Amino acid sequence: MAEPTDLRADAARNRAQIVEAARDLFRTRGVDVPLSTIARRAGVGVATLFRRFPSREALVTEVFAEQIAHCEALLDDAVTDPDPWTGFRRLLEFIRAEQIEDRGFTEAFIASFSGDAGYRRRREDAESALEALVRRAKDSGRLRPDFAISDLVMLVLANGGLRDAPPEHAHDLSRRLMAYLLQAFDTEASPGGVPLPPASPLGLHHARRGAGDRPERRGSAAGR
Amino acid sequence: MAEPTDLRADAARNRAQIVEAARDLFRTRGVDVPLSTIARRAGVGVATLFRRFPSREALVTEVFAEQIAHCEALLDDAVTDPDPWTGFRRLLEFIRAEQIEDRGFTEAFIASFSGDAGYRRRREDAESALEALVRRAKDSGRLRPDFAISDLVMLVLANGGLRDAPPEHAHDLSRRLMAYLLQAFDTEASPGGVPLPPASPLGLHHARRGAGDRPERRGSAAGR
DNA sequence: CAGGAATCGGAAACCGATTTCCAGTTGACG
DNA sequence: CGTCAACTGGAAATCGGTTTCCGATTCCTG
Repeated sequence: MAEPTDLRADAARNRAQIVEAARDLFRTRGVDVPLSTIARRAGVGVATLFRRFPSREALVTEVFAEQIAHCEALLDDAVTDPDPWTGFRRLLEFIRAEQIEDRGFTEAFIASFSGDAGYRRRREDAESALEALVRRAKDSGRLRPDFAISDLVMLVLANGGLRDAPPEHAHDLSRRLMAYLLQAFDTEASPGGVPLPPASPLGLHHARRGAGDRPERRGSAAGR
Repeated sequence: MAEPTDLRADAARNRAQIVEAARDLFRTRGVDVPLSTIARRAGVGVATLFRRFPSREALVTEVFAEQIAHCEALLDDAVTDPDPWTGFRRLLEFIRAEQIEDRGFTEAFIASFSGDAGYRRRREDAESALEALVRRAKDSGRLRPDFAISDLVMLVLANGGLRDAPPEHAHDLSRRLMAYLLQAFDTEASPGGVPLPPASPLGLHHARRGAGDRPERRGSAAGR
């Protein structure tokens, strides 16, 4: 992760403070919180932040490195879970919750897995672990055989969409979504339908943007 | 819809051109296309656009008025469909497709249903129609009894999240999502799972932002 | 503890977008 | 056809954010 250990002592300290401030702010406000806000919170100048992290994405990736590592560990756990179906479900539930709880997580997740940097290897590992997980779950007979890896992408994106709900309801919606989908993935789901987590008392008019900042594409988009 | 008919002839013409330009651009580039681009395309100055539509949301709502109307008509159709389950499914499928095909649709949809303007009445009508639709589908025994209205919100938001996929895959993902969910909603789904539409060959690293512009919260959101 | 390189932070330039301003144009009406 | 209010478009002010610049400061080494 290119952690430069050859920084001067004060610089290293500042760097750490930046990362910490960014972690907080990403979590609560999303990844598109202004860099100047992060700098202020960290007690450094914007230039310092910019010098350490030339792009927002670099900062995002760095900040969530540990969370991604956790995610990878969980993936390993899941793959080696004695019960493949349980492993599968546990991983999905972890990602689901993390996505809702931490507004920056999805971005970090994506950044990690799509970075052109030295991530190729890690990504390939993760992908093959996922394939193994899915394979095992299918072989156990519990996961439907036509389940596709892309369905995981689907799930991450769909669940990510729920962050636009009013924050107090996002969890409920997300849990229901997951329950519905797991039922559909599960070849042995009870025929009448599985019990669902409680629903929010939400009308159509609540489908509006709910929370604050929205992760957003940066850069090239406007210029076309 | 406060269509001011008391405009001077040329002003009315310009207004129409703005709406038309905006329709095109919203569809293909999303609602956050710069106002100046819309103005240029419409062949008017930015000031003119701004004079007619003091906020972006006003323009969005106006532009999609007809689509929303179409949506409402479909809702009526759905409610009166001889087969409640078919009606339910058809409405969902319509919204699903529209959301993916038309980058502005979700925003318009939301704007319509959450506007403080004279929409209350329309919204209430729509909501009670939806309730009726759901009720009928449940009464027919096909829709699971614990289905909640908020599950529709869930569906709209989740499906909206899929617009972040690479555009060439968004439809596939969205169709799979809907198939999975309909299976989960359906009390009579075949026990082994319903057949699914084809999956995209998509790895985790494709979970990145795919298209260009992203609809984005406007205005008040950040200030809390 | 002195010198020099690394680092700092705030000011300023920049950027894309929104909003306002105003001198000029155009359509409506007598 | 002349008048005038409505309307126009482009230029300029503003805004929130990013990126660069540079004189001052801090740490490290000898």
